[in-house]
Amino acid sequence: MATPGELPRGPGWAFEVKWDGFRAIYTDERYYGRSGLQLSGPELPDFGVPIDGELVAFNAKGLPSFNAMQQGVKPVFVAFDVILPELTYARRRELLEELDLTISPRFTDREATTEAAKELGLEGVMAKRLDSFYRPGVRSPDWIKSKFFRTNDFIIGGWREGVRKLGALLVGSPTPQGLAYRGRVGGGITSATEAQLLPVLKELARPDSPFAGPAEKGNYVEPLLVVEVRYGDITPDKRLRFPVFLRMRPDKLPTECIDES
DNA sequence: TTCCGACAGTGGGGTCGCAAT
DNA sequence: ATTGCGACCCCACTATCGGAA
Repeated sequence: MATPGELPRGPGWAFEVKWDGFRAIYTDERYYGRSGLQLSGPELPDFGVPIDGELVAFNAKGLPSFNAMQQGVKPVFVAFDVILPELTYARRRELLEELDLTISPRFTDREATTEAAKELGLEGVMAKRLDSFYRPGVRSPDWIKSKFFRTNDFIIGGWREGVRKLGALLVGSPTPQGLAYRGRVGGGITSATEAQLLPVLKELARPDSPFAGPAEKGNYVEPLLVVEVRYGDITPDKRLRFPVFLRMRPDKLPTECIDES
């Protein structure tokens, strides 16, 4: 498993594209997910060694797409490692590249890899230390993942209770048709922000949804507060994927929010 | 004594299947 | 027939606790 962080510089590192699919280990002609459960994937011969990789679906443009995966497109198994804990990454890659299967290409130029990955709209870049060993199940600093994130300002239209009193915010973007629902934001809310924000939300409470069109059930508020959210992507349903609360933007008006979907 | 890493717990989108409404 | 829940897949983050420094 990789540690999130900034990509390291200098020699001794190889760079790979971050594949957005299901992580899987291929062994004995079967695929296994991270929880050990069996996954379905393309039929391949037995290579005699467990292979680490990702089941990746490609969209009509030929680009890797998690959405395509979820819509049932048959995935390709993209291999990036062989599981031989006594060998270094460099040595393992040599063995892997002799096998007849789809292999995740590796690069040496940090900037070029990052630029190309961004250009293609991929999820991020992985850096792997050449002289590191395969360590199953642990989050290792020998593998670094750097993801491309986006941030935007959204209007708070309500909130949901969970285990916390402020479980998640319901957020939206202004559109010509009104306030469009964009999803829930629960990650990144600390007990401090909860204590600070909840009284304000209760002040602004209203019985009906401020969203135009379908939206999550919850406690609704007047759409006056602006929040900055970091997210990984926007789904086909125009919901935020991997949303994280960053901070309130009391300096911004709802009318200043821009719909990026 | 302080700091850090591992872990459990809480939150997200989406899918599926099942059960209650 | 609709709705809600929990189990999966993909995750990010917070809070806590024990061991290392």
